[in-house]
Amino acid sequence: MVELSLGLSLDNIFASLADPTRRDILRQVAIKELSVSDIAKAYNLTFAAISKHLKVLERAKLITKRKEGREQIVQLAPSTMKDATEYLRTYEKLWNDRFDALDAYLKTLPK
Amino acid sequence: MVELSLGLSLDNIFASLADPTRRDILRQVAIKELSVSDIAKAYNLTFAAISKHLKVLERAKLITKRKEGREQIVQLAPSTMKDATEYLRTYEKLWNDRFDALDAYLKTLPK
DNA sequence: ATAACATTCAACCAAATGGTTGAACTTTCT
DNA sequence: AGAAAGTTCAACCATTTGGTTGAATGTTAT
Repeated sequence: MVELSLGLSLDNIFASLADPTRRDILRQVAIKELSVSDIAKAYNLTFAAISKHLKVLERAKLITKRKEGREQIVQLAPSTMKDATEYLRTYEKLWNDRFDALDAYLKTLPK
Repeated sequence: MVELSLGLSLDNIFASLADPTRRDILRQVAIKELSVSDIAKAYNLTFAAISKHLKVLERAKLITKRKEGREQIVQLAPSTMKDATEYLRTYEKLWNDRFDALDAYLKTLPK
């Protein structure tokens, strides 16, 4: 388990993002805070299944929950996703170098 | 399984990135092409385990292999990682909006 | 031909994942 | 107080994952 500064782990972040339901939940709460049942309504899954998905997202610190009366309100934790982007960005230069090399090579080929 | 344009799936890409060994393999081959045994030497794992990791990366189209004599040379497939970055970038605006909102709120607080 | 090297395949195992159902708990409404 | 709403917990199940070992395959060197 590779850990980042604040106890964040890329393992957990990417594992969370590997599931389409969870990506979609993130998309939803990125637009607007929602209660657990708001979220559950949108999917053909049991309440418990959604609850589990949220726990995965919470462990990865991609969302936070706060209690409001009998409801749990889910909201995006934007800083964590930034870490994932930053990780990928680190490699961008290398990818771009590869593309440039390919490009240069192609130019050496006979027309 | 959510599919992107070229048969790429974010499911597979992110699942691949969720493992530290695989992230490290990507890091290595991003710098320089390596044979399977070059890679295996760097980890305290059996050859077969590495072979499996490579199959996961191949399925996600993050690497490609080509045969050279009795060796398999592993090389980065940069375009796929770009898709993952692009996905995360899509949400960046939303995250930034959240940060801006928080920032504005903090300014309303008494000093 | 035979040995050595590079890699994969098959069978197995333990742990994790994504789902279910049903009971339990807390908060609100009447 | 009792019912309903919102959510979680526990137990279970099937599948996937990350690892192992040992045999099998293809390639190169002697």
